[in-house]
Amino acid sequence: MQSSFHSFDNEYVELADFAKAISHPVRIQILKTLFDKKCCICGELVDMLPLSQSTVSQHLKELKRVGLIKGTIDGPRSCYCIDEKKFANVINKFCTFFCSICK
Amino acid sequence: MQSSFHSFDNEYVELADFAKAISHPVRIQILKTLFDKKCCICGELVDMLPLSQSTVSQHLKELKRVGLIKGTIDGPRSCYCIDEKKFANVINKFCTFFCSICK
DNA sequence: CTCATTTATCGTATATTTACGATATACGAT
DNA sequence: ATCGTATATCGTAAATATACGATAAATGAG
Repeated sequence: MQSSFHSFDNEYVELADFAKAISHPVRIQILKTLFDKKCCICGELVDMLPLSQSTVSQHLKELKRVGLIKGTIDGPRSCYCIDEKKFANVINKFCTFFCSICK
Repeated sequence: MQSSFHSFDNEYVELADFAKAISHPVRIQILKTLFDKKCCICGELVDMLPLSQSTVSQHLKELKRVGLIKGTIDGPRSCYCIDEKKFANVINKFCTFFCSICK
């Protein structure tokens, strides 16, 4: 409904999209876990979280959509890890923007 | 980690809620504007944005909900400004969390 | 007091998000 | 080839978000 005909500054759209990706506690928890463990198969995350397998898969998809994580196929499993380069880049943009405006 | 129904670590809930508050380009633009101008009456923001008065008011309410901005009544007008202390605090928490996990 | 101005809130339509179970797919093992 | 395991995707229900116009409330001006 929104930005197809309302157009906002690209930088703001990008920042908002990143914020949306991390606007759910489960997704923050997933990111934290992936940092702690370096890498997780989907099933480990499902076991850890109070959500169904399909829901966890959906959250992983959202994190993948914005590039914060990447998944690689490992036999019948999917192994997820942080896309460190992309992640650092996004966090940096974010902190630069907000820390600069609050000096 | 959290076994009860849909309850997540409080820190994650708080971070996610902040992220949700800034997960719309208009709300980021409002924050930026309030920083640049120090203070804005509601009408200035409405004039600046491609949205109706009621919609802008709704976005302001969301930013107020998480404490990033505060509004004071000025005659028949509402003057909005960043709640600098709260803002710095939230940004700091956010950057600490994410920068620490990405080292 | 009445009128115009400003803004918050209400009602509502539509889109998106979140959750689940069911199913499809892909792979390894037998 | 068949079976079991792991995961992505589909279909869908319920909740939330986003947008608008209409209206209410508050104030200042005349």
